[in-house]
Amino acid sequence: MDYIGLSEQEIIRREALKELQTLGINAYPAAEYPVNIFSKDILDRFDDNNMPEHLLNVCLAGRIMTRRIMGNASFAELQDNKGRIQLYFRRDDICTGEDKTMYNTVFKRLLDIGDIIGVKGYAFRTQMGEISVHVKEFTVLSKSIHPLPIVKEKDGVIYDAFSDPEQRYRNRSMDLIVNPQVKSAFINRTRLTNSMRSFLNEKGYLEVETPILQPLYGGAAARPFKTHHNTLNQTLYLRIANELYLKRLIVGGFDGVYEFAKDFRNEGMDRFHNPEFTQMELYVAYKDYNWMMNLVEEMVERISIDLHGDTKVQLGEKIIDFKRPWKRYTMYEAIQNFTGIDISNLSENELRQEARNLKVEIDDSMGKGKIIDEIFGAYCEKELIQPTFITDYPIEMSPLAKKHRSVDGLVERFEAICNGKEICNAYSELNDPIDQRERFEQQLVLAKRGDEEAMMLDEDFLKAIEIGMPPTAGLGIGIDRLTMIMTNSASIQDVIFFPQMRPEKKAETFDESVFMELGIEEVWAKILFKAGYTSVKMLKEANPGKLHQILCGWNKKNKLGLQNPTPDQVAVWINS
RNA sequence: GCGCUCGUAACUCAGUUGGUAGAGUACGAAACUUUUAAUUUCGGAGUCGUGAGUUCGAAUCUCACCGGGCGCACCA
Repeated sequence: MDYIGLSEQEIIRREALKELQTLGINAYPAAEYPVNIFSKDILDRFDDNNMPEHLLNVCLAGRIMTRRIMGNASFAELQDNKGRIQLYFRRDDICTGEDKTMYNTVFKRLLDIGDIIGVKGYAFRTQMGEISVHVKEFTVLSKSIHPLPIVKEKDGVIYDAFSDPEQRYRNRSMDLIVNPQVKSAFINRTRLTNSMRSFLNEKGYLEVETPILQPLYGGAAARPFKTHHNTLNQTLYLRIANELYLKRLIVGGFDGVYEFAKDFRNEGMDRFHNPEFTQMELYVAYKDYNWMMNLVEEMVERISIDLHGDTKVQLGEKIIDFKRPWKRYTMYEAIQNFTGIDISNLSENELRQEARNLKVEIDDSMGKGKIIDEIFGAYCEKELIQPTFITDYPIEMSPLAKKHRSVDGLVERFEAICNGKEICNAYSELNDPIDQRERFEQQLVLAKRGDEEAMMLDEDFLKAIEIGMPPTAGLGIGIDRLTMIMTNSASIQDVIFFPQMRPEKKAETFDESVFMELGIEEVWAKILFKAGYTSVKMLKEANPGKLHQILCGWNKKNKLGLQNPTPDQVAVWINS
């Protein structure tokens, strides 16, 4: 076995693995292990007065998380899918005959924190009062040769938590093992989508799947990821939204469709943005945006109750209350409320002046809608902590939304803002094909001016709504954002299992083959690299005597047990 | 992309005006048959992110680079 580059603890564990093998123990057995209970079930069902029969013969499996060895008796904590339970091992129970190897050697010396074992025994309560399993027999199910971070806890206080975000995100498996609150946030993410899904299914809407690889990207304003299909010899984009496909299904006669969609946007990353993220989009025929607002309130309130049993959710220092009805502002009302300025009757020039007075950064390319949006973003959005609907947006920013039924220049659109961030976006969908074509054409003008996020004209989509799309309400709700709020998470990385990270750069291009080409054995070539000789040039300049010493030192220090090279040999390498 | 900040043992962290790299846990050896952050004794463990520079001497000061976090910009 090649131990170069391993830490002391990793070497010790590999040695333990070898020793298990020489004892005839397969550390990675193939057979099913007949688990009949989880840790939590034992703790829940334990009854001192009336012990359930099945707790007298339990079989469970999991990971060893702590060990307290006291001579011929030991305690360990076993962590399984549902929690932890203390195990009690006694030498003479594990080893009923004369041979005490299973306890003295296998359990005490060759097992480690992190190993996965199965145990059979019975539930009991210790003198200290802790419900435990008295182990009669254990089986090694998987030897861990990589040490886990050690997290200790007493009276609810966590000591030495594994907390470095970089390590946690790069090594999520480890994070999930040692940080139970991380696991619980992800369980809540799934409970959230389950709750939303059953809400929508109960209403009779159909969950569907639409293309992720799209020849034209649309449905939102964002820069896409671009890829290529070889057989078709065609550019394809990863979707930035699925809106245009779901609407085609509405045209096709499905009156309610939804999709939990992974979308991809090639833009900045921060604690609210990951390049791939999840949106739930829903389209319901014959409804409008007022109806959709009611649905969003009802759905999110229900999710909160399903997850927390309450409409109130703790988020950092704040309490968010999802109880219906939520506050509703038109965008103009919101701006008036937070700036004191009524912009509803201003001309573009007057608006521009007000924006300057408010010190909102604007430039000449911005139209009226964009300026209003900038003012809203600067003065209103971050103030909206409790869930709030903002309605009636300027038409320029919303090429897929229907014109407002009574106010010129606006569309029937709303967003829900919560904790200063958008959590959903919805419209009365534009179903007038002539209007829709004109709006796309306006987008093309923007694109020609260099707006990278202007929408493309999607002829197939237009053809579909030309057939006739019923009046429809549409919704996109950010699942990651909503999960952050519902799980009290400060970063999107805490609700996505494997957030995007920059690749770790290797320390150097580790390639010992250049030394092997000089006739140096592979092991020694690797050691040369580890010792800092990373090029043939460095090797050529080395002092043969010193290098010989270094290599022999490595061998001894790391207990590699290799035959040391002779000084002559080393000199030959250097001079070859 | 910009600004601030961080990177030391497997994990969490100290490390003073620049002077032989430390602690707790973990790991190894020993004791201990109901402990629970077990305890007691002893021991080993490090490319101080990487590379240059200043210096007799750098974990420490300077610069560049790599990676992370936070903020800004971008992302309606």
